[in-house]
Amino acid sequence: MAASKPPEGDSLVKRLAGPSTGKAGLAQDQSEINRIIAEASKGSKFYENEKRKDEELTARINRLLEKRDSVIKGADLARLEKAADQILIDMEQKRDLSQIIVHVDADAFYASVEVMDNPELKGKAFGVGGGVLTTASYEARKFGVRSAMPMHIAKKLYPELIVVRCRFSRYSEVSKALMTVLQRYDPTMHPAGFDEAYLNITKYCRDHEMEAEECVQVIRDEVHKETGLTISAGIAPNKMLAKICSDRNKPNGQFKLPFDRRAIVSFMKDLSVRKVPGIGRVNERVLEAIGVKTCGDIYTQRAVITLLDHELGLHGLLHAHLGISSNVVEPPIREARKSVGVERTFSAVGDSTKLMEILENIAESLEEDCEQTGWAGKTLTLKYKLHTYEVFTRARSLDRYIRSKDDLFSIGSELLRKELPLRLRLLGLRLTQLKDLRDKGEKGIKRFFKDAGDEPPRKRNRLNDEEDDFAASMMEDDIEEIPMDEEDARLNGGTPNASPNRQSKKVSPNSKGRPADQDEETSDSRQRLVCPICSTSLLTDNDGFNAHVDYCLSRGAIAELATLGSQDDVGPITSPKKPPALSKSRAGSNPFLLSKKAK
DNA sequence: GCGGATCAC
DNA sequence: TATGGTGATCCGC
Repeated sequence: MAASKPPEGDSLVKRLAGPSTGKAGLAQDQSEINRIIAEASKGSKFYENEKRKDEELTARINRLLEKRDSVIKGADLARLEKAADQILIDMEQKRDLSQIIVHVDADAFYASVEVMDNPELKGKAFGVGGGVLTTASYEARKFGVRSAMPMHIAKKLYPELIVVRCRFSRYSEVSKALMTVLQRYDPTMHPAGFDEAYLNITKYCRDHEMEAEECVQVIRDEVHKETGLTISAGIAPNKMLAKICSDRNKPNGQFKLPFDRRAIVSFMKDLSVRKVPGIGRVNERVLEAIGVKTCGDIYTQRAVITLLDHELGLHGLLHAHLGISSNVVEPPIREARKSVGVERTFSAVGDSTKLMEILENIAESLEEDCEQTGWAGKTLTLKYKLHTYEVFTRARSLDRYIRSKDDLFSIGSELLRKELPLRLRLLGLRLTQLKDLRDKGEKGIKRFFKDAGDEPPRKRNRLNDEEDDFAASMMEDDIEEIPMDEEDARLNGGTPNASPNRQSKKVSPNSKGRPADQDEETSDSRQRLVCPICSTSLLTDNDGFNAHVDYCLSRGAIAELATLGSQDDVGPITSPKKPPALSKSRAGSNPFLLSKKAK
């Protein structure tokens, strides 16, 4: 596999003619799209940086393989497999299939909202965003336009592309309406960003004598009726599986995984490890190097993974293979916040005075955020990105909590001053070691009792030895507000909802549990298509196909360029100063998480 | 505690 | 025409 590069289908200069036409046409168009993206990226500093990172990763993988070869000598593989099998047995015994977890995901959320507010956009190829697209309508995706794509490349792919500016406050409104509906089915529902949420509908189904699928259908109908959104949903015994399942019949569909151990393991078997939350592009490559592309491969390679436990995280992978993760759904907890920061990108600046001005503005923004959210911090971290895209951070811990612009700027500028001169394209400040300014004295106590009265949200059943879910998600202005007290009101000064991007995060598992994805192996009303980039045969619907191609394009274009390795002129990028000692050999900066090993 | 790296959305 | 912003975690030092 890894049919890395088909003979470069240059011959297929089909142009992106009628994307709207059949799939066959689509495939060839995608090859051309890939070429266009590669062409537009080549020679840019961004590309050079991507190439550098790719080479570093390759070196890291080679070191890992060397270690494997070295350590595998004299190893008793049969014994290692047995040990892994025992761990699997233990994990299996703790598997909990008693909870009905649902992950709902709005389809092309921003684009859907824009269409609702402006019906003229319906059926049109348009993107949402500014210099970089945040979302692309389904029609635009057919031209290769996708989220996170720079505008200038999107325009090359489709010059007539309609661009709509982001309206976060509007998305926030619709998101709130969505969450309000979902909360009726699970008061402890956990929003995961503007357009996603986890629910535990076990109780609701029991109280209303409903089947899970029936219940979810009702939820989806109700959401559509009340918000105009179409959502997709996954139903499974834990969060990882539910998330994977919600993607299965997207858009506007739902999928329930059998609550059966064997069915689940079977489901995971052909699932790409990339679908497992927490396994990104880097770890995907690392795993592929040791022969693990699917969750089923994890079992096959369990001996080697055991040998490389430290680098790969045996437990997390074994959980993925079994399809086991946390099934605890709890609302976000304010106290869980760990940092607050502001960063800004700008066209390269080398003038120190100018940089200081930018930093001052950032300090001001951060002060505003601190006031609005009610946090102060003890450690300030400066982040800067050179015009070459290399990123660095410099931190300083204090003996007091700060949040005023003056403090932020005086300390931040001190950190920056020591690095100058620099030519930068981004500056940022972040506070950590936070103190909750709203949680003073009795107020905190009162809140505690208030919650206790409701019913202990804790579910504490099931297994996960790692319990994740800390819910970092803030969206405090959008979801379930903690009652404000006088101080809050003062701090907020009536500001509605400032900065855009205020979503927060979520689910992020910690170490272990993650879902996996499936790949198109199931049959249904799907079609069999061949991805023009990776040549994989896919049995999926149009959306699944697009998603797959999106992925191949995003990685493929850059990877291809890196391979072709055309050293370009690049020119004199003189950066005032090379940053501090950088990357040493960065040995195995370890991929996975893996908490303790409970072996 | 600090800095780098990875990940999610 | 020049590839985002916010937040979290893990690891090695």
